[in-house]
Amino acid sequence: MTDAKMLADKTMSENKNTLTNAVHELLRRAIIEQALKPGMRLPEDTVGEQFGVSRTIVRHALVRLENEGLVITRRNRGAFVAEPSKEEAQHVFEVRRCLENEVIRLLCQRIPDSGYDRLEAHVRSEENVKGKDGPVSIRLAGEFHILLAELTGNEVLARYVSEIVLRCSLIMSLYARNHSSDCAVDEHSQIIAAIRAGDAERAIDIMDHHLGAVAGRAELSPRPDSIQSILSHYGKELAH
Amino acid sequence: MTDAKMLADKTMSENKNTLTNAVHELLRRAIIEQALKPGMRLPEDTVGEQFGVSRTIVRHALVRLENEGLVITRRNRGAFVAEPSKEEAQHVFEVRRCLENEVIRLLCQRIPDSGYDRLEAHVRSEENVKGKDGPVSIRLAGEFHILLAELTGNEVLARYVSEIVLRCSLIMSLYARNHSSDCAVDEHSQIIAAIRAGDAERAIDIMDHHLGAVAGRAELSPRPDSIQSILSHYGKELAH
DNA sequence: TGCAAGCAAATTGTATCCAATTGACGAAAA
DNA sequence: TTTTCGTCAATTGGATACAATTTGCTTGCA
Repeated sequence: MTDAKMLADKTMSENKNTLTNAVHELLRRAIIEQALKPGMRLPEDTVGEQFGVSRTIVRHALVRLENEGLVITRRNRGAFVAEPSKEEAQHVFEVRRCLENEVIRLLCQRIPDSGYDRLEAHVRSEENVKGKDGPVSIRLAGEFHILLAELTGNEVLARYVSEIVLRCSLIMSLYARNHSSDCAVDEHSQIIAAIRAGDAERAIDIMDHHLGAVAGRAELSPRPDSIQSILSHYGKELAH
Repeated sequence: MTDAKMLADKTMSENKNTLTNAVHELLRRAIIEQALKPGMRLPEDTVGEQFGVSRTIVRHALVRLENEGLVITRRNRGAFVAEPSKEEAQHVFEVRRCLENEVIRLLCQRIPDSGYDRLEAHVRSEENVKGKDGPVSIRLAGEFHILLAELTGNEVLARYVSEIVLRCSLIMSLYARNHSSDCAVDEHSQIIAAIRAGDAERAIDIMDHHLGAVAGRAELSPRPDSIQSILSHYGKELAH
């Protein structure tokens, strides 16, 4: 109730559609940070009364989340947190690599003055939570890539990268063994260095390797601790 | 009224959310085919009573269209058919080239058996309307690229390409001088040939050139006959 | 005549209400 | 015991009603 209203007030100035946006944002974060686990149901009125808004609002937010691939809806059945199949996961990673390579290519051509500062600041904040395994680090890792995309100045590209990175975060939470990959933070620094050197070739190589490693971790079997997501996988078959 | 209901029945079997989907599809086509011109207002209840559905449905459809970049909404002001600026247009084309190059790369690796048949059938249908300048040819030209993306089997990629091609269609309708570009159809054939030869390098070159030509036509000044879109550009500044 | 304040019309933002569909449970028959 | 059919609860699909905000116009005043 107050949650949504407060976030609404905060985002009101910079955005619009306050309540819908607020719920949308709230749900998205909850999904990425695994508060809402893949396969979990999202009944409209439950979510609505949780946030103190009407179903109408939740409904709109769910429509958006479905467009973003973070939830799926089944007719007259409701919305669920998406459980990307391994095939879909691979597709997502394929597109991600394609888009991020373009990001790198563009950044090597031109990067705003404040770019390096912002990137390095972000890496520092990543290092601060390096020890802790968990949702925060996975979110920050994603935001690094989103920041890269935003620095290109191409808003369309940035929006797609943002979307696809979020989907990757969801996928990682399903399949990856450990998100707290110290190497990832290190690789982020390497990427910055390569861009700074203007060496597009090498930067893309690093990014490819970086994403490959990320995708590689996702190639493994589902995480041992997310029993329910495994069960819901089977359940998806049983319950039609 | 009957329009939406009929299309709803048609798409009901293969999709879900019948009415919303129907209105969404209807509006999208109307925009691409320039029945609804850029800058035009889309009041919820007007559209709703036109199709015989309630504002709720229209609203959902508009939310989706906004996500797709085909309409923009301003708080308490309503929805408008998007009028991409030239800068945004360039961004869109940039992303499009990136994605379509990936499509080509994938198709050169693997293409389903029925692929060539479907592509050639499409080119034939393009040739059928070659003479006529107008919305149909612009739509078909876009659908060729969407078909290419679908043949990759990567649904995520196909969805993004589809979205971006539609935006390009809108952009072309705003800026391009003549859509009936005989060369385009010819280049489509060349692309098929290059893929068939498995020559990824050459196929990408052709595609690059093809998209470059498309983007080039869009680089020109707004079409002379779309006075209102020019005025609305200025109006965008005047009306706050 | 020009500007400002205020009022009215229109349109969106949100909530609530009714109908339709689905899934589950249970009972009855094979 | 198993399978099938029917009823019921739960949840979404869609429409309508109400509130809030914006816009444009009118009116009054300098």
